[in-house]
Amino acid sequence: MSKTQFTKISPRDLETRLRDDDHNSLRLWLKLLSTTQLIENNIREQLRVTFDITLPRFDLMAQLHRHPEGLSMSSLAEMMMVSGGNVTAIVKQLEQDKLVSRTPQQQDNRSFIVKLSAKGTKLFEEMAPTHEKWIIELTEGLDNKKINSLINSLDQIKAHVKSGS
Amino acid sequence: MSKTQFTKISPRDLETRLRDDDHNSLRLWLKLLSTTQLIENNIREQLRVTFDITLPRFDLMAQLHRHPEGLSMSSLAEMMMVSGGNVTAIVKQLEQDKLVSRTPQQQDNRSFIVKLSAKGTKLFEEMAPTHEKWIIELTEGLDNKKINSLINSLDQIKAHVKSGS
DNA sequence: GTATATTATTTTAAGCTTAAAGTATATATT
DNA sequence: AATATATACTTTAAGCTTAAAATAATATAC
Repeated sequence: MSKTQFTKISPRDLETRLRDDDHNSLRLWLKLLSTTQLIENNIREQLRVTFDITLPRFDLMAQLHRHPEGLSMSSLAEMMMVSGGNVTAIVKQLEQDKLVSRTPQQQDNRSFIVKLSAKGTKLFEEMAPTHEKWIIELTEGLDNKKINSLINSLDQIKAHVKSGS
Repeated sequence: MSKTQFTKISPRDLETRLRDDDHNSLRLWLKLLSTTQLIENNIREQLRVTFDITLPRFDLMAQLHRHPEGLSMSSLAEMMMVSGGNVTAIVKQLEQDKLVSRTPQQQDNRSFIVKLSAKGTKLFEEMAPTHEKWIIELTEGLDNKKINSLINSLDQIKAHVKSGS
């Protein structure tokens, strides 16, 4: 029995650290990480050259746009999966640029409600369709069935990781 | 025709910014990003509490361990998918801790070869099995077939993104 | 009602990360 | 050989990110 021998093109990215005998899980993890990193770097660059905005700021505005009623600092941190201090820093910048407002909550004087301003909403809605176009381009090669299968598998991983932490 | 109605548990993470009518590609991207972020935060925390080391330092050491002959600064940047200045910073720290060596290359005086020191090799080999165990645990729910299908789909995305940039 | 604990947020110090500019060496062109 | 171009790396300034400590307000326990 002889198999056709393909020359393996070395990826020269995060996966380069794999050994032939490494566990499939490590292989998957590095594939996941390198794919995400590749896309993230791509989007970051495009946001910078096209709209002169950083990725974290765009992401925060996206969450706020999805929640017109506003979000607390801690909700933002949870949803963006980053630390509270990080949200403090990014909101501070966006507030200086008048893209968000930060108003104390009546019921609880420790808490703030962060909202997109009119200016912020306008800016985000100008950027969003282009951003979506970039994202759609990324998955051009995949049919819907494959995309859904991917989503399902990733969901399974998420559920498992969350359960064990 | 009536379908069973499941209560959708809101994920309270990066995916929270999805709207019902959002494109499947955006759905996939946020799933990819949130899964990676979830795992990365997990591993970062474990590395910190168990070995008192940061994730970037561990990752750099992993690349060097895979390449005992050593790597140049620029190769490291490429493989880690980060900027050159970033590698300069991390290597500087690791060099101060005597975990890597940085020797000028004979053929090209602009270039350095970075290698794991004996101390660095010893440390990495102490950490690696535990790290691998954590990674394996992440994918416990998935059978090998599903893992391979995931790897293949991600590879397809990577190839597509790389071709268009 | 006072003491204690919890929650929401900010601050701090350290480290990570990037883009752009700078330095030095190597290669290519003439 | 002199000049120009490219490459390898570092530095800088700005921004991102975290963990831990600090602050302040709320909720809970006696």
